[in-house]
Parts: sequence; structure tokens; C-alpha cells
Amino acid sequence: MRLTQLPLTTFKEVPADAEIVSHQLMLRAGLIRRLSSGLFTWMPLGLRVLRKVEQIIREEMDRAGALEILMPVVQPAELWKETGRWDIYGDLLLRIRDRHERDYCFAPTAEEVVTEIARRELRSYKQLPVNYYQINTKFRDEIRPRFGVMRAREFVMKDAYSFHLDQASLDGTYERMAEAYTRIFTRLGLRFRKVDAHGGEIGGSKSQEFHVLADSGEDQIAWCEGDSFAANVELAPALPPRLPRPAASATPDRVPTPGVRSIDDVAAFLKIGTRQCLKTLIVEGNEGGLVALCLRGDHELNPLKAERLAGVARPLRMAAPERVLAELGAPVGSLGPVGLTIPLFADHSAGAMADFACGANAPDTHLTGVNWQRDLPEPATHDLRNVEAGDLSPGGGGTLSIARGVEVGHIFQLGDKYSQSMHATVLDQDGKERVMTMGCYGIGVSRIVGAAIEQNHDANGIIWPEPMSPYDVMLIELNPKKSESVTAAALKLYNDLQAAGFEVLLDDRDARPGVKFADADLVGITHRIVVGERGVKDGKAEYRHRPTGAEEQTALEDVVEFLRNRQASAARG
RNA sequence: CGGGGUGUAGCUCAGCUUGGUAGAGCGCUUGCUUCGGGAGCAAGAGGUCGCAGGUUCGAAUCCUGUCACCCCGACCA
Repeated sequence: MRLTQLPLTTFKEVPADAEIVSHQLMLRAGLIRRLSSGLFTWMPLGLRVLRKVEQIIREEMDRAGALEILMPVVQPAELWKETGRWDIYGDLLLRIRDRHERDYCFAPTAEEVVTEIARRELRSYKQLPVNYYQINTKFRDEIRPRFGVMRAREFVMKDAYSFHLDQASLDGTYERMAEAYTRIFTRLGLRFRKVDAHGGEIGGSKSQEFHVLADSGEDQIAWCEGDSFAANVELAPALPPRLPRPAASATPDRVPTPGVRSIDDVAAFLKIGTRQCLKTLIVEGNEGGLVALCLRGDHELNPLKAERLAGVARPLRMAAPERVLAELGAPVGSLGPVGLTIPLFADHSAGAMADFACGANAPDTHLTGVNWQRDLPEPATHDLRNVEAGDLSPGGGGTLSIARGVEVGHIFQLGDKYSQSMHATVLDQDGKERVMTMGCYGIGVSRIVGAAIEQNHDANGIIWPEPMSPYDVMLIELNPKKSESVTAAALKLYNDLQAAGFEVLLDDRDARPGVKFADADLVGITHRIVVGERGVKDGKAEYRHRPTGAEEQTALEDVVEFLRNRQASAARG
């Protein structure tokens, strides 16, 4: 493709409504254009990237034995009513009505439709297992779309659904999908991690997520180098401290702390570390009352863990500050476990504290030198906090590392949640009707494009992992109007490279060199070849590798060979 | 949906407090000079100031309503 034929509009300035780099760069490089909140047009260059991602996914899904189908994006309400999700799914589901006043929705996912297909098509255990997949548009009416393509309302997802007679078969396909995903993200050239996850609202039991590592990621994941432990921080168990609680040594004291509220304030005011402070959080109980949760001051509450406690409301809700003040007689900033009459749960680490500071349950007052057992009853301890870097791994192999990630893939074992309610059955060996068991496997295709940029960019622009690069080669001819020999050399290279199977983007615009270089960096194509008067005189072209910035000269007639070697060495890794 | 903020040229923004008939930089068009990391000069095109009401002799500016977008929270590929 010649740039004179492709109207590429790039921006020097950062669009005001884009917050994260990937969104900014995608807009600046002309990959996408926003139509409306959470709705984007994929422009020619962006679409090429999206298609490359799709293709790799398609190849690996096919290799893993999955069957590609294409389901409607508009789905009838009746199916969703069968599983009950018409009512449960809520406002995320975009509902529409046709001319006959019949209800439909725009697919946020396709369990219902695929289960409908399966119950019609699959009759015998001999046909199982079957794994259907599609790469298709989804719509979720997110409360707050943001981060460009990373959380759009309309997006491209690869969704797969497998059907089995028994758990063993499901386990097998689940593992094959985990392997396929690992191959996909490896082939895409992304740094990623597979972690244990919780199933969310889709239901089911076993579930793992694939995260592209990026500092801007919304999720935190924890893993241990020394063992196989890897989990979303939501799920990672925090082990009780190894050392027993130190003996009480301080004498209890009551300290006026006017205006001191947060743990940081308390620690600073008392001139102690936040880990010497105990924080008391009040959440709603499941029978209308309140429940207290105690954590070490430097720890963070894990809501998922807390809502599993007996007596705690699900989902977890923090108690309103007014209610806390009214029922406990102290504002949120001055609470502590001493003398509390509501049910109390302490995190393991909180239970291991000695001589700690905490609120006194009186306005603007704190206690210091407090000790369990001596000053208040021994608490029931549970795992209530998020793990932190340096915590012991539950796998026993050492300590945990923590990083941020963007969730780009999620695999689940669904069990019979959908097949049961939709009565998707086959006959088994004994001629008995059996409800199939299911797995489902998603990849956020369009999100991968954003995540890849989050992970791979510099001050000048995007740095595509080679497999995602919209073109193989960015060919730049410098000052085309000035020198016919340059134009001729560039054109010959353009044709030769294409004949050799390379996808080439030729910058034949009548623009200044600086503009071309800047655009090339912004767009981020892996290999760049410059043909200019200087080099052409000596029969040379100049090569530059976008990811490393490494430059080399090569004879014009050797460029094809040169790039072949480059690609080969990249493929070897 | 709750809280905060913004809507002025394709993009980034100024002008609004104190009403007087629309601006800058980048981009775009044309010409000349330039030409190896976002050129210079000159001449242009381009905006019913988000929309609708209201106040006023007069509204981008003040008032009311409305819509859109962005940020913070719960959700997720």
C-alpha cells in the first residue's frame, strides 16, 4: 500500500479525551476513530492489526480442534428467559425490539445461543466433545466505557463453548484451551501470565485468566517464581504470619487525636509505622446488623474474602458513616475493636499484632499499646486481606511477586448451569439421557490490540510486536520529487518486496523527511527501510528496527534477503 | 446510577469574571524557497461558540433547561 493512496491522518497533539497511552496512540496513529461513547471505527491500519490478532487466534483454535461458527449478534429474548439471564443480566444487556414488538438483545456473550445449537445438533455421546467458537462483535452496555478499545461497549471477542459428557472430558478440553491460549499470547509476542481466577457472574467452578502485563492494567496478579502459584490478587490466599505474636510489653494508653482520621494520619500523629496501627472497617451484615473487620494498618481489605464470612452481606457493602456514628457512637476515623459489641473478624496478621494502636470508639480518641487477650478478647482470625509483594507463596516455593495486568483471556468450566436450564442433553452408552457439561473460553480480541500498545510503546509511538505489525515493512522514500533515482529505487524495492511476499507500506508522500520518520515511529511498523539520495548513490538502503532502534545499511539489491533473515531470526526468538 | 469536570475551526486550547458581533498554535489548500528527525515566507479555506429557551438594544460571555463527552466509584474480554 502506498501512503498516497491511504489517507492517514496522524496527530502531533494528544487528544484531550484519551487518558491512557494506548488510547492516545491509537487515535494519534489513525488506527481508530471514536463514533460515540465506547464505539469505535477501526481505520485501515488498525483493522489490519485486529485481523492479524484474529488470524493467530483462529489458527490456534483450529489447531486445538475447535470448530469455527458464526452466531447472530441479535438474539431473541426467549432464550435468555430460559436461563433466567434476561432478568439477572441487568443493564449491561442492551435490549432492542423489532417491528412486531418482540424482544431481542444484542449479544454480550453467547452461552444461550450456542447451547440452543448444541441441544439441536448433538444427540449422542459419540459426537462429544465438541468445542464451538466464533470471532464476533459483542455489545455490553458498560456503565462507564473508558480506555478506548480496552473497555469499549462494542468490541470483538473470540468466544468458545465446549460440550462434554463428563468432567474428565471437560478437563481435557479445558487444558487444551489453556495450552492454546498460551500459544496464542506467545505467538502474539506479548508478555503475559496465566493466573487462577474467580468465576464471576458467569458461574461455574474452575477458571483461569490470562493477563498481558502492563503497568496501566486494572488487575493485580500475584505469582511465585519458586513454585507454580499464580492467581489474581482477588483470589490469592494470604498465609497467616509464621512468627507467633510477640508478648505484650506496652502499657495501654488513651490519647486525644483531634482531627486524626486515616491510618496514615494516625501513624504520623503517634510517630509509629502504619503496621503498628490496627484498622477497623465496618461492613453490613446479612441480617441488618453491622460487622467489624480488623486489619493491620498497612494491609488492604479483600472484599471477595470478606463476603465469604458468615454473617457478612453479599456483595460486600461498607456501612454508611452516618449509621456507624449512630450505632457505634464514634465516627469512622476513631473505631477500634476494644469494647465493640458487634461481631468482629480479624485478619490473620491483625490477630498477630501486639502493642498496637487503634481507635477508642470515642470521637477523636485513639488507644495505644493495645494487646489481644490482655485488653480485649482473642479474635477469630481469617484471611481477609489482599496479598502483597514479598508475602509467602501458598505454593511454598518462596515469596510472591505482584504485577499489574490487563485481562485478555478467561477460561471457565461452566458445568451444567446452561445445559441444565436449557435441557441440552445427549444419550449416553446406556441410552440414558444425560445433561451435557460445558466449558467456555473467551479472548478479548480488540482489547489485545490496546493491551499490546500499553505494553510496547515509547515516547515516539507504538512498537508493535512483530506478529501484530500492520505491515511487515515501512518503506520510506526521501524527497521523492527531488530525485528520480530515489523514486525509481523505492518503487523497485516496493515491487520486489511485495513479490517476495512482504506486506509493505510505502511512504511516497511529498512530505519532509522529519514528518515521515515521525509518522513511521508513531505507527510502529517493525521494520523500516529508508531510500534516500545519499544511500542510492552508493546503491544502499538504510534499515532500522523499531523495537531496538538498531540501524544497518544494506545494498539495495539485498534488501529482500536482508529482511528475510531479520524475520527468520525474530521467529527463532 | 452517585460524585466531579468539560463542550469555541479537523486537533490542542485562549476568549467568558467585567455582554459590543470570533482568536492562537498545529493541521488543510495554493505559490515560492526549502528538504536526512514534525521547515520558512506569502496568500487562502474552515466555526449558526453542543442544542433549546430566556434576559438584553445587543449573548460564546448572564439565567434556565437539555444533550454529549471526560474523570472518580460498582462491572468485565
